[in-house]
Amino acid sequence: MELLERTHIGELAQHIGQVIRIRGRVDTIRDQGKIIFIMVRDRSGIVQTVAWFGDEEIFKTAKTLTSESVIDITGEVKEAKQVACGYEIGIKTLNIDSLAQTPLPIAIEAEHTDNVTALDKRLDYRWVDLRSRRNQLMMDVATTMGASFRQYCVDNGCVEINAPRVISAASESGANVFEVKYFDRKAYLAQSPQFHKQMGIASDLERVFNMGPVFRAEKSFTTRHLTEYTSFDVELGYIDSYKDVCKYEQEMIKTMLTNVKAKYGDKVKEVFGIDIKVPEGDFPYLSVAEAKEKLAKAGVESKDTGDFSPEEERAMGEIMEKETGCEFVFVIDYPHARRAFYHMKNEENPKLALGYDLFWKGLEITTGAQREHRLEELKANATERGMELDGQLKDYLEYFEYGCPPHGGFAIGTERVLMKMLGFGSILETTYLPNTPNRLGKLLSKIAVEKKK
RNA sequence: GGAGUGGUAGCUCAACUGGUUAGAGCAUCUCACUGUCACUGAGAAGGUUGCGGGUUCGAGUCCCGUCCAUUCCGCCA
Repeated sequence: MELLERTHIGELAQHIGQVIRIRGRVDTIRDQGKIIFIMVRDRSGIVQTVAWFGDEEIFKTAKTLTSESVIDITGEVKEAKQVACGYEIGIKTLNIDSLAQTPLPIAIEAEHTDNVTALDKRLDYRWVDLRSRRNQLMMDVATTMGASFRQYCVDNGCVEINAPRVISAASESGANVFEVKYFDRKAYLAQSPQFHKQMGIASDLERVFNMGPVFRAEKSFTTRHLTEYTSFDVELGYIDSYKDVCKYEQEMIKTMLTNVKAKYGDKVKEVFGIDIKVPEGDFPYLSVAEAKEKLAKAGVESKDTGDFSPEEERAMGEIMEKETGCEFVFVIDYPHARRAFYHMKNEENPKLALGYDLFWKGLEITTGAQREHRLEELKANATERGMELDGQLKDYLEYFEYGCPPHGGFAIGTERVLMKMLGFGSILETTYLPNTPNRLGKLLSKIAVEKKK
């Protein structure tokens, strides 16, 4: 018999009365003795299929099925008033593509279950874990988020670059880089595409963006840190102020949220219980000094006048949302000494940097700034911090020797954005296969061990 | 790097001041059931209580060591 083309389960309503073919996974089996109901799901939806004892071959095969097996069914889409969606599939052929072993090593997160497996174990079996409706939706939202950021940049005059991930010198402080062997010499995994995206400005690409992995060798045990994460970086030439950068990022985020809401808003509301809000108007600005005043008024303890503790960040998010109705806030006027040396100083008050952090619901999702493009000032900033101009910085400083436009940019931690958008408690959950100080390629080593047996 | 919490069945958790054979829900397996839809009913199987040592007549429980997980802080996106 000639095989039909596959129909996605979500489109079955348009095929009532027809014989179609579906391929997907066994969700639940309800065996009634002489009639078996098999719920089959694919990425587009779920449908009830029916096997009768009269169809001996089919019935025999159906009896051997296990939950989570992969099957291939042809059958007729029939109206059925007993079923919530109004139709079901009468099975005409049933093939098992892949039989799943039982029981499953973890519980797949679903409605009506309260024994959700611990995250650590779920990550060990991530390929099973990702089958849940919640995680499928998360992956869809993540895709739309990335595509929206990218498209916004393309639509606004940016060129996409792919800065090297393996580099010869540490791009930032130097303390938190992973060292790798590069033939017979040392190399490093990039902590940020910062220097190379600035090179794009010196190359007259005018506006550039870079989406890709960055690596941080920090033993951070929190719900918001990874050793490898995906950074969305933008650098804009010919700006007048770092506020041009803020505006650009603000519009980029609003566009992304609009797209996600249009495509998945209802589902996100249903599955995560979160109403995606697209902010109206501009995100508020708040100076560090003003923020500290507000925090003091609210009785939140502060140990540092130049930066915020996580507790302060959360409190600041709540205070600002109450005052302005906006979940986002640009925090500005940080002390220059506490920021990267390549941030431009504020001429009116050289102790302050022309940079910002963007917070969403109490979490830092971005650092941005106007960069120092004037070679002498840049050298002075570096020297001020005891950095060697002839050392690792030499290549970077050369970008400014043959003329470089004024510019500024920012970097977004995409997993953090996803975490806040969907209300996850940990960034590990929003990462396909998270790497942390304690978790590195565990999945792959597990497979290697099982093959040896 | 610092501080806290935890590790008991495939999964989620119980087990009082140390005391009989370490329990439950879900999942799994077997049987029954022709309309279920979180199917139902009956039954079964499933444990080196993370690992090593110690105290005790007796340790899941107390002590020491060790490994693992997790949360918070520091650092950052």
